[in-house]
Amino acid sequence: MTEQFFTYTDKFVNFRQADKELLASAMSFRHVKTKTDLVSYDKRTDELFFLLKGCLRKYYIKDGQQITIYITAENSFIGAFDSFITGTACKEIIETLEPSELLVLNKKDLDKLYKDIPLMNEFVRKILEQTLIQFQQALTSFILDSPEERYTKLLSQNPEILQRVPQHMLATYLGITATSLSRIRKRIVEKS
Amino acid sequence: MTEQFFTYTDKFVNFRQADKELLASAMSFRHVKTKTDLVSYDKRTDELFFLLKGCLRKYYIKDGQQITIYITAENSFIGAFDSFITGTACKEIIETLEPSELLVLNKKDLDKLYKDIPLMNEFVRKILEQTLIQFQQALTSFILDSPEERYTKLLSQNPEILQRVPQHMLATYLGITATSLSRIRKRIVEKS
DNA sequence: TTTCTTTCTTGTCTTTTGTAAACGTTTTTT
DNA sequence: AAAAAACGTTTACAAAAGACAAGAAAGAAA
Repeated sequence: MTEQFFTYTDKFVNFRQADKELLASAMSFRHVKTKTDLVSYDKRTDELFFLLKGCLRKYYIKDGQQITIYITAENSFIGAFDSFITGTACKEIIETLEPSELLVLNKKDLDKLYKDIPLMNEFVRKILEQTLIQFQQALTSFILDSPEERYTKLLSQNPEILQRVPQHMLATYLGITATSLSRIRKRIVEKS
Repeated sequence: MTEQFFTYTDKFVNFRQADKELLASAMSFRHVKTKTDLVSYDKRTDELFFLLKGCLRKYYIKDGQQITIYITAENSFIGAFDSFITGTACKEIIETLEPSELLVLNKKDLDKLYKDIPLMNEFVRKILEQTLIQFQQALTSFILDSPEERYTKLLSQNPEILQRVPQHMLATYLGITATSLSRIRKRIVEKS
């Protein structure tokens, strides 16, 4: 169960066995079914999640509409970082899109790990560096690319996700309406 | 000169005097005039910049057009993180918009600081956390808000920058054309 | 299976944006 | 001071996206 997690950590730093045991005992396993909220609107969250299996999305509600801003699958951390770090109530919702298996890390436990494991800061620093690069690319794509280009990029870079997530969620994730995505797809088919 | 930098670092961690001296000696001061490229297209970069004074932007070239993707002023780190971290050639350009004063940190020197200063990983981790929150907010704004809303948000959150940066650069930064921004501004004036 | 819900597509109409070019103004350079 | 470059706005037209509603298709639940 935690082997999968340490396959992930090994890409960043070489934790010693004692470190891994500390880490493993700090994280708790959680099995949740589809459509479960991991983080709720207007509440504080003190949990980070490592997704072992399944699929999650993060979304906002704007004018009564659900707008998906992030989608992720296996082997990644997710959380409402803003609320987690600053302690403020969070405006986003994180929910499962499939039955999912998670490792949950509590903020207090994380703070303890920073003290007890010397490599912990370096580990998180490296994860954040990777995450930042990804966010930078996503942000750049919004400025640089048209919705159609963003869709075709998603198609080529992450084809798997298209089978796991309903199109209307992908649409808002791309910054457009479901109607518009449907038309873009039609346009692409007609071209080929 | 470095006092200003340590006023910044103090917000994150309490470096000891010896640490600060190591840091100070690793960073070099650079004075550059307007329109100087700090990072160039298709070249690798091994430098990070802390902006003491002035204003910078990061931009891409798409279809011969300059598209600004980031603008920042005093007291922040900037760099082509992607190229800096992964060692690949970078597709963006960073240039000064005003005569600027910088502290420059080299990748090799940074790696040395990670070894010599125990708090260094924690310091960078905390900066990255803040940066990630900012990027997340920017990205969310692109998905959630209309160009007009993004402009009015920028207006209220960072009015100073409007006086320092030409409007056509702000336009692309907002993901729209200069023409469109001009129309949005007109629309806003007519409303009030 | 049958029903119910969710998802996807299509049509019409309106609004917004992009493109390209022109024009006046301001700023910078020589 | 004169010339050149950069900047901001406007116009006309084309392309794309949003809103809204209707209906088909697919999937889940009873």
